[in-house]
Order: sequence, then C-alpha cells, then structure tokens
Amino acid sequence: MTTMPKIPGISILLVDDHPVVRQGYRRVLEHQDDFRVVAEADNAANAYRAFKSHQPDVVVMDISMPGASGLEAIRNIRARDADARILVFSMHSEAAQVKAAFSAGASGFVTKGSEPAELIAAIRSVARGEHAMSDDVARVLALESLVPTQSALDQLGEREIEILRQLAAGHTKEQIAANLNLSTKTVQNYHYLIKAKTGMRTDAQLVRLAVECGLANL
Amino acid sequence: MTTMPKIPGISILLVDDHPVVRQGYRRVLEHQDDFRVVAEADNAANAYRAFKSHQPDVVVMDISMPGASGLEAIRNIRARDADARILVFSMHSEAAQVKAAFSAGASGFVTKGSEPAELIAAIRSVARGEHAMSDDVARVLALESLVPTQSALDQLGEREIEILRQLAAGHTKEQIAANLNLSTKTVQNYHYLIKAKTGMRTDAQLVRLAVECGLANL
DNA sequence: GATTTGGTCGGGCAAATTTCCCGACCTGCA
DNA sequence: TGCAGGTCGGGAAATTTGCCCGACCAAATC
Repeated sequence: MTTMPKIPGISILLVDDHPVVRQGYRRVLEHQDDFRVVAEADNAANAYRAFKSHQPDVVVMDISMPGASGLEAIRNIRARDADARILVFSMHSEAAQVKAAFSAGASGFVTKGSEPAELIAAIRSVARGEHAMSDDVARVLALESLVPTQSALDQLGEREIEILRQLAAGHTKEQIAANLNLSTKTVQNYHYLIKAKTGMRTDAQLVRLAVECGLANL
Repeated sequence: MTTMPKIPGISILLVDDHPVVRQGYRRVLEHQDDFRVVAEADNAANAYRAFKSHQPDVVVMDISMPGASGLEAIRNIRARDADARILVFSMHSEAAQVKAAFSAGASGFVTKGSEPAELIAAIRSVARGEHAMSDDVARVLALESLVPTQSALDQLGEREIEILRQLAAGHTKEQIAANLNLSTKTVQNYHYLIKAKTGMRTDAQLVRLAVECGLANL
C-alpha cells in the first residue's frame, strides 16, 4: 500500500448491525465538519474488510452484534494494524464488557445512552490516540475497581465455571453431562453462554482463558 | 459396590463395532476354558457402561470405531479404574496408533492379523498385569524407536501442523482459511484429520497437545 | 405474603459444522 | 510409468451451534 495524501479531518468507519441506528448516528457525526464517515459495516467480517480498504482514523463500533463478534472484530482489526483506533459504542455498560473491549484492543467505550456531544468528544480523543469513555462507563468501571474483581471469571456463575474447567480439561460435553448429571443440551447451553459472556469465540480461546485464570493447567 | 466372590478364570469384555467379528472372536476365546466373555459392546459409550457393570478382568477392544472413540473409551475406563486392563485389538499397526493407545492407558496391542494363539497369550499376559503386543506390532514399534521420533506431531504433515498451530492460537477456521488462502471447507477437513490422526476428541485436547509439543504457548 | 431477581436446567429449531468418503492435482521416487 | 503421499475441496447425512424461550427454585425485597 502506497502512502496516501493525508486529508485533514477524521475519517470514520461506522459499524452497527442496525441500519437505522447507523444512519441516525451518521447524520449526527457528519454535522461535525471535520468528521467524514467513509464507510459503514453491519457485521464483524464487513467491518474488517471495510477497515482494510478505507483505513479510517477511527472505527465506531457496536459490539453487540449477532455472533458476539464485536470483540472478535476488534481483535482482528488490531491484529492487522496495532495502531487502529476503535471506539466501542455499546448499548450496555457492564464492567465485564468494558474490560473485554479494552483488552481486545478498543481505545474507547461510549454507551448509546450518552449525549451526542460525549460521543463526538470521545471520537476526537480517540483520534488523538487517547483513551476515552463516557461518564457512565467510567463510573461503572471505577466502582468495579473498588471491589477487587480478579478476572473474566467473575461474570460466570458457579456452574459455568465448573463446566468451563471441565471443557478446558479436555472432556467432551457428553462426559461433562454425565459427570454433573445434566443433559447434553444443558452443557451445550452453558458452553454457549460461557463463550458469550467471556467474548471468546473458539474453544481454544476458552482453554487459554481457563489457564490464565488458574482454572486449568498446561 | 460390595466385594465380589472371585470366580477363577479371566472375565472378558469384548468391544468391537462389527457384530460378526465380535461373535467370531467370542467363539475363539470361549474355547479357552478359563476365559469367560461376560459382556460385549459395540461402541465407546456402551463399552464404558459395560465395564462399570461387569468389572471384567480384561477388556478386548477394537479402537477403530466410528467416532475414533476407542482411545477415548480407554481413557474413560482408566479414569474410573486405574487398574483396568485393556487390550487393543486393531486392524492397523501404525506406530502412532500403538503409541496413542498405550499412552491412553492400554496394556496391550494385538493386530487382527495375528494368530488366535497370539491374542489368547496376550489376554493372559494382560490379565496378569503385564504388557503385551503381537510380534508385528513389536516390530513396527521397534523400528520406529530407532528413528528418533519425537512426538504425536510426526504423524502430521506440514500443513496440518500449521493449521493445528493456528487452531491452538485461538484463531477461527475462517481466519485460518483467510491466512492460508484456503477454503473454509479445507480447514474443516484438516481439523477433522488432525483430530483423527492424533486421537484427540475435543479442541481443548488439541490445544493441550499443541502446547505439549511446543507448537503453542500458554 | 407477594414479587422481583437470578441461577439452574432443558426444549425448539434454523443454520452451521462435523464426520466421513471421494476425486483431482501435484511432486518425488522407484 | 506408475504409485505413494501430501494438498485441496466437494458431497451428504448426522450432529452441534446459536439464540430464544419457559420452568423451577431460592434468596432478597417490598
């Protein structure tokens, strides 16, 4: 890729699976005359493609898309370009999700309940290479940090942890179901839930998580 | 479970998915008047159940059953009873399979090409707590041991190793396909092949294998 | 009490994946 | 020249996943 003539202003890629929301925010953002929305995407894969072809200054992304693939998209983009600036624009603000987003490589986190001005300010911050988050997110995180929370596992219930442990140990779902006297279906459901809650996409990632959290060894 | 009056002779559980083969060998074994075939099973799950309820002295098992679940069955049984004696009775005698069987906890390995006498002798050895293998198996293993083979990965081709590495790293099949310029289908096929060749049943087990072999870390 | 909240357990069902098997194409080697 | 083996992918049936929903139960809150 050759060097590109740098157009002043901030180029933005909008990622959200809800077209209406996307359009609405596109309007808001384009009111700022140093903002240019250069592309949109409605899922993780398209987001990655769009990022590659447009190299936007900032990616504004909703991470609650089908497939829980938002975190994944962040990881993908950052894997390709460690300098990518990604601002998560989410419905929710659970501490776990915020942490997951930042550890996936996001530079900022703003909830959809925030004032447009907050989003705009956050975009500018992120574009400058800073980190940013809306007030409500900051509050939640601050609160969380007072209560010593140790890991991504805090968001998991007891049963979920047990199942994750066994999964990581290499047991099949049938074995786990037998061990815990559950139906295979229930184990499948837990497996799904665990992936959703932790934002992990593959079983291999789950194993790594379990090992990092001391749930498993090797 | 209460202690059982020990009936002299060797009680045997036969596991093979092919009924005809099972019947045939049942005949052969019952010709020995100190052998009693106390149960049969046609798959891994039934083998485990039968083992639990009959506690046979020796399990004679074909490991090439649908689901590649033979090794798995061995692990299950040994997990429940570390003293279980399992004699693998296989069609093939690739060194890799033999090693996999022993490391899963088998006590012996006889090929289906062996003379009945060899099988019978092996059963007696195994029942005594010794290890046993038919001559052809011993030859293959001996040969193998001359060529310094280091790990379960030797049975994998270059491509398979690369794909295993990426799988263990946590990449999705789509990502791997993209990275290597393959179709997703091909990656799926490799994934399947890798599991079949290594005898691993879950992705978590694959990750452990990869880590043990230095293909991945964490 | 009554009710909300949250963890546990599983059914349902479309969509995706897995599991095998097969054929095609290369490359090296006998 | 032919055969063995690695690479790549299609096909089809069986199974699993992804996501949603309802039921039960226990503790917390009103």
